[in-house]
Amino acid sequence: MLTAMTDTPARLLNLLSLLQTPREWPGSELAERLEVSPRTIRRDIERLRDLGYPVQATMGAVGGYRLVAGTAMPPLLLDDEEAVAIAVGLRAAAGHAVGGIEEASVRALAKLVQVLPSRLRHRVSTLNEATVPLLRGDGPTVDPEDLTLLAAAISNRERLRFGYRAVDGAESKRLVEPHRLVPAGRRWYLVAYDNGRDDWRIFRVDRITEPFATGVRTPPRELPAEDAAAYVAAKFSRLTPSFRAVATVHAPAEEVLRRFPRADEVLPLDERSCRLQSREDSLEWLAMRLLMLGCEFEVHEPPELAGHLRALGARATRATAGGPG
Amino acid sequence: MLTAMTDTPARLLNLLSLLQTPREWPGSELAERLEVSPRTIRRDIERLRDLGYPVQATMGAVGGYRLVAGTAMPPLLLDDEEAVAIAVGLRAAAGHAVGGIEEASVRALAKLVQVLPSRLRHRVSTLNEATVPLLRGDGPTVDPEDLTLLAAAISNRERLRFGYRAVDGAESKRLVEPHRLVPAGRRWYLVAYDNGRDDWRIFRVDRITEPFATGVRTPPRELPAEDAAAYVAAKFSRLTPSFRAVATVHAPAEEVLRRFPRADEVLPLDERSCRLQSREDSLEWLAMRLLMLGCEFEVHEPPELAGHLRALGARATRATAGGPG
DNA sequence: AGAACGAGGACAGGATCCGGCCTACATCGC
DNA sequence: GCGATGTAGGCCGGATCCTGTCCTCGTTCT
Repeated sequence: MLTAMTDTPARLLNLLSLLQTPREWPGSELAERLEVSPRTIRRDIERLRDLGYPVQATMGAVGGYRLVAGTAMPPLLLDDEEAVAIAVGLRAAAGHAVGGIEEASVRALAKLVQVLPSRLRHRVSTLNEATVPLLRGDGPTVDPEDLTLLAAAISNRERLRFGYRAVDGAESKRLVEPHRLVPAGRRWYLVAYDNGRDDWRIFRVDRITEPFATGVRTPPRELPAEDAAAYVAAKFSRLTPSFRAVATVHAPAEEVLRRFPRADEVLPLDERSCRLQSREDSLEWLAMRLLMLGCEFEVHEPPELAGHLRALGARATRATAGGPG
Repeated sequence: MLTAMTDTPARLLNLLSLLQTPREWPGSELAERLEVSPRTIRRDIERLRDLGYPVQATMGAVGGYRLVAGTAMPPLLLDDEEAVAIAVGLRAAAGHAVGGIEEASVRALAKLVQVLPSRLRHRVSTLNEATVPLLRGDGPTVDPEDLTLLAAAISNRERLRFGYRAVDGAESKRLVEPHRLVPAGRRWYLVAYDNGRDDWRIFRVDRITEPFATGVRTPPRELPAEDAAAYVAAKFSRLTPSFRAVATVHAPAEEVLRRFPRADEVLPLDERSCRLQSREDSLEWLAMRLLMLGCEFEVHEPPELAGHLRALGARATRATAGGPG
């Protein structure tokens, strides 16, 4: 990693890095690598333990040290490839809907890209371009890059400048104090105090263009609501277009539940079929997911979903018409 | 984070953690938090810089310190939620095919789970269960949990015990010295020295059951090949079922390339259409991806792909037949 | 112009760190 | 059971480094 190791703190950091490898290190080997006496290694290990890092030692002839799970996260020391892998994985996780950790994903990503060396940064962006295409049923997708910028601005309490495209298409320039990011389904909302309007506003992140952190720090401002998520929910619960789909699926309920973990309801009808209720903000996306189940199903509601499926079916059939068959 | 801060190395670690927050810290505030004089803080900052961590300072009245991108990855200090988010994201990235960083993903994941506190561990597994279902066109999927176990055993040089289900369905018990994990398409292979057979073997990870690290460490063994990936490629190039698909897509070549970054070839035919050649190990999966393009296309080869598409189209049409329309 | 902040030199006293030596204990292979 | 090899940790002397308190200087914002 780093060059010479004449410094105690540097050595401790390095030791932590070595111990993080999922292998076991004999003290003598550590001493050699860090160029200190074995006695010093023992003292360093003791120090790490005092600091709360759970260094486990296996006694005996083939013993050694290793870092095990403790009560707190130790600092992760990653090599280049691992850092890139994490950045790419996080970007994917932050963009798509995953459980309820979207916001934490974005925070972690912001933390990582802040310190990511530039030579790795362009590797990440290259890989990201190769990663996006899989899903995204339709509609505007949020750019994880923007998300991390917003997240960084929030925790840095920096004022933010961006262009905003309203629902009617009108463009406007905004200067805001960002307060919180709120994920909702496959959408993201930014809760911020709009310095131009002198009031709190909610912005859909996919409508934000060219966000730019001004670098100007502002004192924290109190949101007139208990929770940013609640604030967004109260304002937007009726505005988000959302469809309730109902379908009968000819597969065991548990199988369907495994593939639709966020379904509103999966009612078993009999051993081999069930009724599925799901809510998605994109019908195309929903149609695709039903088709991906790989089993027979019938759509009951809404009629638009049936329309989408018919279109998909027709397209698939057309695609084979000109073939050599 | 940690309690008292009377120790220099501990203070430096803590300082690094504070600086990692994407906000800016005035020296005075750091001095207060770490309970040392501002002069010492300045000295600590200087040390971090000597160690290679690029601490940036903004001069002037509202100045402060922050950690920026440098040439090496600093140790990442994550809070609980961020750690969980990374674990979940990595698991997803390791399971699906992402660029060429599958192996690094697994390594990073192994590193992380090794030190992940147990209270977070079960949160991760809960979230993982809700994450899997999206894609997986067909066929057996590799369990990322197994992958991390194998990766850990490899870097720890620990002997491994597992059950293996051969192609013909025969079950066998194996005791091996794991050497390397090789991702190939959406499959994973384990290159290992089989202690029972006294020879090198290649195992498909999705056929491995109940892997178990024995804890017995073995000296490294030399693979009779230059590279594990090459070794696998040489043995398996003809065994992996792989189809070359050819289709005409009515969309600009660049658009298609964006969604099929791993396509063998995308030849523009005219402004609005192109010829796509792609190789996938699952025709169902390929059919789905073509359909997800959201534009018209015609399949030329292979006939089986056309068959799959016809089946999909028929299923989609049937799904709408019983509806209220 | 003044305030707030980072950068850094000089210095003296004291804390810390290191290596070497010792003993005690656990584990594995023979 | 014995020896080899590993961790665990006490003690000590000497070298090193670290800290707080001065100080000055350059930068930036108000």
